[in-house]
Formats: sequence, C-alpha cells, structure tokens
Amino acid sequence: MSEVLKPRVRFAPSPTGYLHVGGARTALFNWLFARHTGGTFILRIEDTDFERSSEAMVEGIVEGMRWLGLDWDEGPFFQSKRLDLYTATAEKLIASGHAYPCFCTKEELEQRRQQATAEGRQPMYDRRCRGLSADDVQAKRDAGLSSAIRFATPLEGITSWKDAVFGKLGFANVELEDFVLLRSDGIPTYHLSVVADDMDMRLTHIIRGADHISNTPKQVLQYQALGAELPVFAHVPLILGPDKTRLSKRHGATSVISYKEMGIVPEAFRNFLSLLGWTPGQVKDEAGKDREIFGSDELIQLFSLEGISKSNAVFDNDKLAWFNMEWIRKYPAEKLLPLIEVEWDKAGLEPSRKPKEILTTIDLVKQRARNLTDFAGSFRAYFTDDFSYDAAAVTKFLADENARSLLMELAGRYAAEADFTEAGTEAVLRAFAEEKAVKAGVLINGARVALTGQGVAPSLFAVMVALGKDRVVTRLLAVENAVASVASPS
RNA sequence: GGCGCUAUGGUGUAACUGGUUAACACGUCGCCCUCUCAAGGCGAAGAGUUCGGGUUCGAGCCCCGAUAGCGCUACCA
Repeated sequence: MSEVLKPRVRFAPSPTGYLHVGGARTALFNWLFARHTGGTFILRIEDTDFERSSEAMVEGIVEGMRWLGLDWDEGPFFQSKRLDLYTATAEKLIASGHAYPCFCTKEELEQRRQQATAEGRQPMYDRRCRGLSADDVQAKRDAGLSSAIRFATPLEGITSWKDAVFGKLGFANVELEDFVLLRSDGIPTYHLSVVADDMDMRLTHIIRGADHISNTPKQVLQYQALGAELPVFAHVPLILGPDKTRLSKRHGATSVISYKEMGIVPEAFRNFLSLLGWTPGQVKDEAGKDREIFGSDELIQLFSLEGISKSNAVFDNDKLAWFNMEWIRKYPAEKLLPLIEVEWDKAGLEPSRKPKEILTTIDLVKQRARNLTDFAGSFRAYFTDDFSYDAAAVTKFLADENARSLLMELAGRYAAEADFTEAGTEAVLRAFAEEKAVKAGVLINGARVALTGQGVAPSLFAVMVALGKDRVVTRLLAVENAVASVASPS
C-alpha cells in the first residue's frame, strides 16, 4: 500500500508567447528536481485562454525545452482537451456548497470595480450572488441568463501553507475574493484548471514562479474543499533585468531560442540559469575555491529545493558570456561540429576542408571563441577559402609594400620547406627575417592577416600547421588581394 | 491604495544550529606572458551585510520599526 512515493512535478506554461527565460528556469528546476529524485516530470500546456494561445507558441516552447535538454516523461497534456474534468470539479464544489453561480456580467463587474476605486474602496467582488436562493437561481436560468461559477471563500480565518522555499506563508481569508472558477462560457479559469489538473495528475510538488504566491491560497482552499491532500509548494524567485524590474522585452532577448541564435551553447545557458536563484552551496575545486561550472549530470546530483533563494535575481549577460566561453572550450570538436554547421548554413559557408582537418582546426580556434557564431564569422578563413579581409587589420599590418613583397618571397621558402610543423615554420620565418634584416613581428603580424583575414588569431605557426602548407603558400602569394579588397570595397 | 514577499560589493551567491580581518565567481583595473587578441598566471579596488532601534559577552544571522524593490489585486495565466 505505502510504496515510496516518487515525486511528480510539472512545467505548465501557457502558450501565449515563446519560452522565455523565466519559464525556462522554472522548467529547469522542475526537471532537475524530478531527475534528482527519480520522479516524474510532466509537461502540461495551459491553453484555456483561447484568445491568446496558439499552436505555434506550443512548438516554440517545446523547441526551447529540447534545446535546453529538458525531456519530460508524460504529456504534453493540453488543458483545452480536458474541459470535462474542470466542469466535473466545479460541480463537486457546487454540490458541497463551496461554489455558486454568479449572474453578474463582465460589464457590471467592471463598472462596480471602477466605482469602488473612485470611492476609495477595495475593488472586490461584493458576493451579491452568493446569497441567491435556489429559486432565484432557477428563475435567472429560466430567463436565459448565463452564469459563471465562483468559489465561496471563507469570510474569516487564515489560509496558510508551508512553502518549501519561503517557509510559512499565510493570507487572511477576508483578503480573498470569491474568484471565478468557471467562466460563463463554461471555460475554466486558471484557478480551477490548475488544481483540478494538479490533483488529477497526482502532483506532489508544485515548483513555480513566486508571482504565484498570491494565488496559492485560492488553490489551497480548493484542495481543502475537495478534501485533498496539499502538495508541497515551492515558489521560485523571479528573474529581473539589469534595472531590477521584471525581465521583459525591453531588456533585450527574452526568449530562450534567441540565445540559441546568438550562438550560446545549451550547457552554458542551462548552467547559467541553474545558478540564478539557486545554489548548491559550496562546491570546491582542487584549489579550494567554489566551483560554478556544472554539467547536467552534476546539476542533477546537486539539486535540492533547499538551495533555492528567496530573493529575485538579476540576469547578467556578462556572466552568461563567461559560461558560454567556458563551455565552448570544454566541448570536444566532434560535439561542437554539428552546432557549428548550423552557423555555417546560416552564413552560407561551405567548408573547403577535409572533415579531419576541420576537427583539429576547431580545437585550435575554440580556445578563443565567445560564441558559436564566431565559427562562421571571424573564424571563417580557417574553414573556407572564400573569406574576406578585415579592413582595420590590413591597414594596421599590411600597409607596408616592402613587407608584402617579403611575405610573397616567404611563400617560396615555405613551398620548399619539408618540415611543416610549428617549430619548422617558425624557424623558417625567423631565419628569413634575420636574412632580410626585418623584425620577425612585422612578418608574423602581416602573415596572420594574409592567412586568416583577421588581426586576431591563435599563434601564427599553429595556424599555419592547421591550414596546411598549400594554403599557406597560396594565401601568402595572394597578399596583394588583401590590400586590393580593402582599397576598393565592393 | 490593500495584501504578500524580499533586502550581503556593480551582478550571482557563501558564511555550520549568533562566535576570528564577511568568502567565492562574473565584471572592472593593473602587472606578467607574447607574434596579435583572447585565454592563462599574479595582484588590486570594490560590501562592514538597506536604514534605525532592541536582545546578547558577542548579530549579516534573532526581535521591532522604517525605507526601497518586486509580486498579486481580471469571467489572463
């Protein structure tokens, strides 16, 4: 009978927008909790607001979750297909005297609300339909009036629960209005559908944004009215923008997918998000300092509700950039390649290199990548012969005609060089510089631009080996093209 | 306005059940390395824990008050 109860949790977005970072973090925490405890993670789409919900948004959410590697065990369930459950739940509530029909129209309600605020009163529903007798109700029904169903909140007392993050939380019942469960068109409101579903899906823990704290008492009341056991509520603090207001479009990218498009690697985003409002405590590295780079297995192992913080957190792009850099460097080239290929496609780049060369080259340049788009941008010349020169770099390092002719001459030396290794190529260049009585730096910097089109690159000789002898010779000989392309921009 | 929550450097966090000069990471600045730029190494600045009271031998941790920020205040979710 009493098998060990495995936690059941859910992520329940409403498809009224793409998966935004706040939602993603909630999903992540639920997922981490489920995986840590060996529980079940359910995806439920809260699409009872037909006006604002759309199929495309559902796909956007799913895409975002897949990108982050958040897989679910059950669902997706759609509330729009479970309406019978909600009406049945509402009827139970009516039968037990916990809910009642309300015939006030939206317009009447709105008008009373405005009047109340104008007179300085609380704009709360005045419960005028709560006292309707069975005859009154029948009479209105006969007159063809439609009704919403409201919950009859207790007129006194306190509704409280123990939140896993915030501790004991409570609201005076007088502050709670007789909220609507079922709209007059029979569609449930959020208040009803969440608890009906959470109960039906036997959820044990409700991990969600702290913006839901205020309507938790409305849900607790329904659990009590239905005689159901309360799940554990865990409210997660919100994510704010740099100006400490709730993160929104004003702050720039807010959808998870836009971070993918910016060249962020999923591990980096997940790692960053996990540490926003949660901490595993002190996890030391070999040097005894706190570590923050965690892969998903480690996050799963470390995650616990106790580590969730109570205060809101600011989304810091700089820190995300740092995680991204760390993770790109950590990725083996084989794993990076498919992600890079997406960037190449977008940039119309077709690598003119052999697959094996590509992998070693990725390993060389990933050390200084800040995001995936770099591989199709400033690293372009490493993968294709179809690249252009950076004007500033050409002006800075290839302005001297003499240097350019030396580079062309140097090409000849390389063509004849048998030992095309880092040490070999360096020896050739330094000997050549000495012979011509020029500084090696001049040739090195010039060669870098000729070979990569950029003023910034890894160590020149490592670049040479990565590109291979033929390419090095060809590109050095083509050094005048660099100057020409910059002088007469197409 | 009402109700609720929160409050540690610029940012994210740490600080065992109150007990050394409040720690770590990102960011910032400087130095080193060097063929460029990152990275890396070394170092520095930056909070006396929102403010004011109180309890205590002792408070970032407990209590009270203030302030600020955020959330909710819909027949949205």
